[in-house]
Amino acid sequence: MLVREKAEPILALLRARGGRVTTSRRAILETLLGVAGHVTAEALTARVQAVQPDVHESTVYRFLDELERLGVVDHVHLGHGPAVYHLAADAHHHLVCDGCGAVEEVPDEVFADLRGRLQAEFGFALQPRHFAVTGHCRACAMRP
Amino acid sequence: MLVREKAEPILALLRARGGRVTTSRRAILETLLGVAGHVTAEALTARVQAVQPDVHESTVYRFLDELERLGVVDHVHLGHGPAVYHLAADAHHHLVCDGCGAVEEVPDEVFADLRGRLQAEFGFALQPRHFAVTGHCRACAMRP
DNA sequence: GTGCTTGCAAACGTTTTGCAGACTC
DNA sequence: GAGTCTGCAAAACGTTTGCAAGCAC
Repeated sequence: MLVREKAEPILALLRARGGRVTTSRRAILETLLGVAGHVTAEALTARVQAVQPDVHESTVYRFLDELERLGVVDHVHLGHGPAVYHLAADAHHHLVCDGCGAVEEVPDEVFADLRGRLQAEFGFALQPRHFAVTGHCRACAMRP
Repeated sequence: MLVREKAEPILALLRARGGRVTTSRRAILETLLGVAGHVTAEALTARVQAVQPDVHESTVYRFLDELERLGVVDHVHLGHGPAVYHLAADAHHHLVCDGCGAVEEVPDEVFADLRGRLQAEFGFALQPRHFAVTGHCRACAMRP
């Protein structure tokens, strides 16, 4: 299984930092690697519990935190609901529609000019983390 | 007082929409108009209560909601804490430092290119509302 | 008088925490 | 064996809601 292979180097990194590899953690990580795009902590917990019913939501939160510290995942606030988590390697930004809540992913490259400008004018290093851009999608812009 | 003058047209708009003008609402609005920049609902409540101790936080939330519907204020999520409210007329964006939490305001104009590009490529109409940009400020970028 | 608005208290949804036992290394 | 991680329950946080009384119009 591809997911299992992808998990190994991450678990190795975790161990190298003094962390422990448990069955819960393995299940959480492999589930996360198998998810395309975003998941909320709640949705991820549900998926993990389909395999290991005793894994608690707080364990998922704690391990996602750890994975974030390791630089493996990021979490993003898309709006008023729960945060979503995604692999850090999959760097992208989010267009969130104020009208219908639709989320569109856009490549990091779209923000290259803005990044350069913020760096030059404000000394600010733009990071893909936590970044959500709101506005109105094509459909919602039509109905005023 | 300047604040009282600025409040009148807003209260008139409120009345025109079928809303009622109460002492609580007047106090909340005048306090908000007297605040430069952002306030959290909690901070605004505290300031209002300095004048009218019986105004409850839930009343502040409800009225801020109403003001938002009237287009007078916007609220922005800067990070993990509470949302901040500001006058809609004062349109700007926020650079939030992931390291130290510092917030810098930048004029809307900085995002003009991005706006054009998102419109052209994605049909997405960028709005200043809810918009927070994270990264690292000059100081935090130095210490790696 | 109609019906919007209020204070209060209690609930909400998401996330964090304190604990004692279980587990990895 | 030392120290990390777990499930559980309970708290924390910011915000919303249901209610009966109060007030603006």
